[in-house]
Amino acid sequence: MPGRDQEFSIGRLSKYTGCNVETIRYYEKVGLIAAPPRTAGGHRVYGSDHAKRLGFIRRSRELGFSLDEIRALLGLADGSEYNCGKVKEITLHHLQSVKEKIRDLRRLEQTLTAISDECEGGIAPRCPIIEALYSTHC
Amino acid sequence: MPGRDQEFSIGRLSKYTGCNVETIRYYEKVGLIAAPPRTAGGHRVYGSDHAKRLGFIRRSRELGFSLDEIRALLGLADGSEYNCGKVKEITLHHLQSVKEKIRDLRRLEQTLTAISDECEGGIAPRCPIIEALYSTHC
DNA sequence: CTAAAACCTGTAGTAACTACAGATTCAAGA
DNA sequence: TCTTGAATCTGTAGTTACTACAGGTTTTAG
Repeated sequence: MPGRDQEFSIGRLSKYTGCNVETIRYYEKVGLIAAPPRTAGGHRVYGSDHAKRLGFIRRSRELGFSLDEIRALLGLADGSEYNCGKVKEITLHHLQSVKEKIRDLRRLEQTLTAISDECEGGIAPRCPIIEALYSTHC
Repeated sequence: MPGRDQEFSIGRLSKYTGCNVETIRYYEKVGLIAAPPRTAGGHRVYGSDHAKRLGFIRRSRELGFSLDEIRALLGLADGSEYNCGKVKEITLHHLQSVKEKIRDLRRLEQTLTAISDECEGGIAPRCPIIEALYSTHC
């Protein structure tokens, strides 16, 4: 198991978490992670707590949460007892918007498939795709 | 049928096409639509050709084409004979990326559903969602 | 000890708009 | 004709979540 007092330069943390260096600095700037201690020369030194938090952020981003949502989740996670209800609320809200996006994209897929099926390609005096795009309504 | 010499103020064009006023000016700035003639006082005056083109842009945006893709489509549509093959290529490429997005979102939906199903809500000493977000891998 | 790699800050760019501020012009009613 | 309120004008800054420099300093490996 990895020691809990491990130290990371920003580059090592980047490799460890998969966030890139600029992104880590960006997260510090916008207040998602705390400013870490520095070396005498001014280089950031992170501990395993930072790594854990950054992992959380990264995983949440992969699941499509916005930084604001992640901020809220982290705020809840930081509390002494988790407010599970709130966490679930944020998650379900996000899930809802994912479902909506899927619905929209499905409709899009159908329309795009339909209009491109009409087109035979090549050079033609008229193109059904262009005409479909010019026509006012679906 | 609507007269082909109709004139539109930017506000009327906005209502007619569903693009809002700032967006129309923005499209002019980035070169998607031509700068229209002006009144003596400097207000834009659009014709039905502008309305048609803006309708094309709007419909393409609804179908998720990027402005760069739309620029390309318009370039092709402007040609004396449509290069149907090119148009189809752009469309199929876009369709492909829509399909990919759907796949990604479906995976997301599953994961989010799974982790939120674990959670009973309320105030608890530990929250399965938070724990899932902290855990390193899927 | 030296040279290259890593790191630092700060700014600007990305996509596709939206939202002002502050000034001018237009349209309709009295 | 005058007035007033709505519409329009230009230009800039803000949005999201980063990424990409430039120009300088520090660290580290040989």
